[in-house]
Amino acid sequence: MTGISKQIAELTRGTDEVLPEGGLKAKLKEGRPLIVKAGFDPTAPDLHIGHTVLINKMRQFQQLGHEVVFLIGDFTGMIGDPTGKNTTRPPLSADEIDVNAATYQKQIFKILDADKTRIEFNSAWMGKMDAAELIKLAARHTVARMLERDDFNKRYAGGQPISIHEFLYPLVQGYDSVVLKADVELGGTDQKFNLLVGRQLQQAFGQNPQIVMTTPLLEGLDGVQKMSKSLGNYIGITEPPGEMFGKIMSISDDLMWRYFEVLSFRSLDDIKSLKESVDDGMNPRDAKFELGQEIVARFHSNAAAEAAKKEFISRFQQGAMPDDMVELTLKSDGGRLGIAHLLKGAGLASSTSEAFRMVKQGAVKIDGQRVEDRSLQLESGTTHIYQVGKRKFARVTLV
RNA sequence: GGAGGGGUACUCAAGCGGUCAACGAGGGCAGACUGUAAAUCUGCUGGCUACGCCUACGUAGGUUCGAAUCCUACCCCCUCCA
Repeated sequence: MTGISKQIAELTRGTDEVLPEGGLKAKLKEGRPLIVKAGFDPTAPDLHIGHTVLINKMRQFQQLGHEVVFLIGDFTGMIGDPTGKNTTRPPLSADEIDVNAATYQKQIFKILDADKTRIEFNSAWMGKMDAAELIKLAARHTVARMLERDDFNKRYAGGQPISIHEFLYPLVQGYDSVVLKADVELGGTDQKFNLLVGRQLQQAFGQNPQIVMTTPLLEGLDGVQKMSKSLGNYIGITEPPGEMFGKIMSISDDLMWRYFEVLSFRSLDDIKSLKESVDDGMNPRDAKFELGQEIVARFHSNAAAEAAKKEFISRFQQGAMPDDMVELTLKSDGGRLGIAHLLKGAGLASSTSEAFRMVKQGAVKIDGQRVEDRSLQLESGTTHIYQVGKRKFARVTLV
């Protein structure tokens, strides 16, 4: 095992907070594998790279020989995390949870070592808890402490409603730490309060409380709002290499450095020198290439990363058509087909109205030639490459 | 249980009898400029069998030549008092 101070340097990189300060050191000094817990809500099985900031951290612990517990909050999922929101979610069925959990595992094992990862469902213990026990658990915490939490506090002060069951969420999550005897719990910064409740409950149950480590929420591709699927500013970790690479390339330069910091496995020194090169005149685009390749390689392969980069260069720097575009055949309407219908049929426009709009705005090209006439008819028996905007292509044969 | 406020397009938010497919902002898309950046400028942003037609302003009816706008009932959300 490497030296403790070195471990700490590794483990705290990219984290937002480690509480209590110095607590991690004391735990590591015990010289045993620590139980490192991270909980996941089973409602959103499609992970994006923002989630991987946390998973990367789990991986680091794992590589240092600690026991990583991937906790699926199937029971808490029934409550719905009230953090930062005011909406309740519909409960998931057992089948849905199974499917989601399986998807989760498939995805996280691109980063974590499957053999070394312990997977738990909190319904295993929460499902058995009866009302009496739940009330006992609830007695371990006070309303005043719940109201210390910023979002509860604001809602309370502002006269906004807070449902009783929302108070149970942090309690249940904290109780998970008691059951697992967690030494460390990882979570996003928005989870800080919940994680701290875990400490408090562990103490109440006579355990040495866990260390709380929070990781920042990653900004989405827009660089402003947090990455989320619903905002559409995300990179899914199951996306094809070309998509992934392209999305990395489309982020702003400032955001690139942020991504390097929390997503790259490169050392901080390495990143620093790369940044110096850019300051000295290296094209930031080339630094972005490196980031893109690293990310694609992680979720696909080195070969895929190399191919994605080449593809990117040929398509966008040299203006070439993509090699592997969608090919399809469409049926004409009595020997011909209007451009709008063709674009819609090829999936390049979501409606004929949109297709007309695209033509009007000069976004449509056939074999590289801009289409000006929105009433253009295509003859059957022809094959052309149709393009809408910069990114959507299809080779369509009309029959 | 009582009193009041409100439900408008992806979101926020105008409109309160016709000229409203619905102001404005954000977002998104497209064009120019580029490094498929960012910033900026411009345009578009319900659908269709497209110079016209259809569907849309919580739901269902009604009054009108004509309603997102008026009336009735219902559903939902929020606040305050108990």
